[in-house]
Amino acid sequence: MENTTTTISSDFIRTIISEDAKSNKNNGKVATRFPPEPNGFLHIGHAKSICLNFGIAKEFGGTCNLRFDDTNPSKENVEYVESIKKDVKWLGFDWEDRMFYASDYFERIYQYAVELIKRGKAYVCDLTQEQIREYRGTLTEPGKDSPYRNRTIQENIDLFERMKKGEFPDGSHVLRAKIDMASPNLVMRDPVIYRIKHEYHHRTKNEWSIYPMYDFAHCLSDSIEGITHSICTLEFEINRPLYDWTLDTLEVKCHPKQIEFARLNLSYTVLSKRKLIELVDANHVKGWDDPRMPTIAGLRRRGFTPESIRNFCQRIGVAKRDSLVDLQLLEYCIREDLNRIAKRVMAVIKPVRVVIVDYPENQVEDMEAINNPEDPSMGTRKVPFSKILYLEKDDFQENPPKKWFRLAPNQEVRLRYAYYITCREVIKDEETGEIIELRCTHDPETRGGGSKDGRKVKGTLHWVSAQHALKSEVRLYENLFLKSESNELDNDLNPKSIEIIKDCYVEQSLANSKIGDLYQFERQGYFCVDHDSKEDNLVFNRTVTLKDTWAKIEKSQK
RNA sequence: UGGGGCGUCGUCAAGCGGUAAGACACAGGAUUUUGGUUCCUGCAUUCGGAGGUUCGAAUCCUCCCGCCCCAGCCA
Repeated sequence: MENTTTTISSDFIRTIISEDAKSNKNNGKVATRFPPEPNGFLHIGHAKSICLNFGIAKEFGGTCNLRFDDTNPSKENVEYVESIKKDVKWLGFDWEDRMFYASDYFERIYQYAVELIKRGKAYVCDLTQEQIREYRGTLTEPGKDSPYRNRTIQENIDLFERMKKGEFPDGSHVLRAKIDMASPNLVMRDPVIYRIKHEYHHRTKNEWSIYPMYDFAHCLSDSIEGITHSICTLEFEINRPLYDWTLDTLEVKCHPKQIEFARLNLSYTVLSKRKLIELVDANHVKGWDDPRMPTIAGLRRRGFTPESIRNFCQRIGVAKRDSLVDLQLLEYCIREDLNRIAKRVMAVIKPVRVVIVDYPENQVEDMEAINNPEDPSMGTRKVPFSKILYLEKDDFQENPPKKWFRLAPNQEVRLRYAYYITCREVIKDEETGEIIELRCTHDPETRGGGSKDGRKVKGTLHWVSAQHALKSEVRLYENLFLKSESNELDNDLNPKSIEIIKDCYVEQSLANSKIGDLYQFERQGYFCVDHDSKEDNLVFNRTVTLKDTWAKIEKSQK
C-alpha cells in the first residue's frame, strides 16, 4: 500500500503500544483487530478505526485481524459481511489469512461460560427482563441480588446445558456473571452474559439456541486470537472493568489491554448506525452506497479515493476528547488527491448556445488541450472546435457586477485552448425573456488561447462544440444535512442534497470513459462516472466542487 | 444527586515543569490560458475558571464550572 504522507503520527495509543513494545511486553509482539458487527455498512468513522488498527499493526511489525462480531443473529447478515470485506480491502488494508468470526468461537466461549459457573462466578437467572431492570437499581441506588443468585453450581450447570439444548423459550432464562449488585458501575451489577435466542444465525445456522453477549464474547475472542491491544471507542470505557474481570476470573493466558479513543463525528452528516439504517430504510437516500452517504461505499461511488480517506484519517488524529471534524477537511483531502491524478476535461453543465458569427460554417479545428497541468506525463488531447458551441449559462451576465471577468456584452474572454471571443448580441425568447443564444465574434490571431500582442484577457471559459459534444447526465451533491451537528432525519435533511441535470454536454473524449473514472471538469469540480452510466447516457457524480474564490467575492459584494 | 471520561485558536491537534508545533478554515498579497493549483504573509502574551506550589506552570496541588458515556436479554 502506498502512502505519500510520511509524517510520523504519534498519538496516545501509539505511545502506549510503543512503550509496551519497548519493555518487551507480549514478547514485543503487537496484535490488533478490527471487529465490526455485520449489521450495517462501514462508514468514515469505521475508516478511522481501520486506519488505526491496521496502521498500528503495520508500523509495529505486527498483525491486524478482521473479526466479525456476530453474536446477535437478529441483526446480522451476510450481505453486510461481504460489504465490509469489500470496503476494508478497497481502503487498502489486508488481513491476509486472518479473517475470523466471533461465531467461530461459540463452542469455546460456551466452555468458558461453563468454567465460570464451575468457579462459582456465574448463575442462571429466571427473572424477566423487566425484573432484571428493577433489580439492577439506578445510577444512584445500588441494585439487589437476584433470588436465583445462589443456586448451586450443579443446578446452574444443568440449567445452562438445558438452555443450550433449547429446552426453554426465549427470555425465560439468562446466564449472569456473579459480580456485585452494589457496584457503582452498572455494567458490573451481575451482567447478562448469555441469552436464549431461537434464531437462525448466518453462519452457525440453527446450531445454537443461546448466544453470548458482547461483553463476554468480545474479550474472549480477543484473548483467543492473541490480541495484545484491543482498541475501541470511548463508550466502552465503562465496560473495561468487565472485560478485565472476565479474563482475570477465567485466568486465561492472553489478557489484551483495552484502550479507548473518541469516535469520529463529521459536520453536516450523521455517523450513527441507527440513523444511517434509518436513512436507507426510509428511502431518504437510494441505498447504502448513495453518493450522499458517509459510508465507505457511498464515498467510493461519490468519487473519493482510498488514499484521500486514509489521509483524512491521519490528519484528524486520535485522542480521547469528543470532537466534531469539519467536513471541509475531508473535502480538502479529496481535492488534494484528485488535483494530482484527475484528468482535466471540459463539460458544460447548464448550457447556453453560442454562435461564433465570423467563424466559417463547416470548419472544425482540433485544439490541443493539456490533460493535467500537475502531471505532464498525462499528455495532451485534441478537442474539436466549431462555429456553434455551448458555454456555461452562468458564465454570461448581461449586467455584470464589479470584478466580473467572464462573458458580458462587448467583453472579451478567452475560450480555453481556443480563441478570444467577444459577445456582440444577446438573443432572447420573446415571451419569456430567457437568453437562448449569444452571438460572438472571435479573433483568429488568438488560436490556442494566446495573443501575440500580449493583450490581457481576464477570464478563461470552458466550452464544448455543439456538434461534437456528448449529451449526458450530471448529479450534483450537497451536504446531506443542514446543520453542522445533532442532525435529525425529520427536520434537518437538506432538500437540495441532490440535483440531477440531464441536459449537460461533455467533450467528445469522454465517450470511452469507464465506470469509476475520475475527472476534473475544468473550473467546476471533480466528477466520477457513476455505475448507472451507459454508453448512450453517461452519468457523472460530482465528488466535490473546486474551490470557488469568485463565489466568495460575490458573496462579500452582497 | 453514583461511577467513568474529557476540557489548548472557528475546527481538529501537538505539548508530559523551561516560557504555546502543525493541519483545515479564515484574511491579505504574488504567479496563473482553470477566479483551480502553487507560493508568500497574517491568524492563541495564552491553554474551562479561581487559588496555591515553584526562579519558572498548559504541564504539579486544591476547589469550582462545563461537556460526554452508563440503568439492552444491542454492540
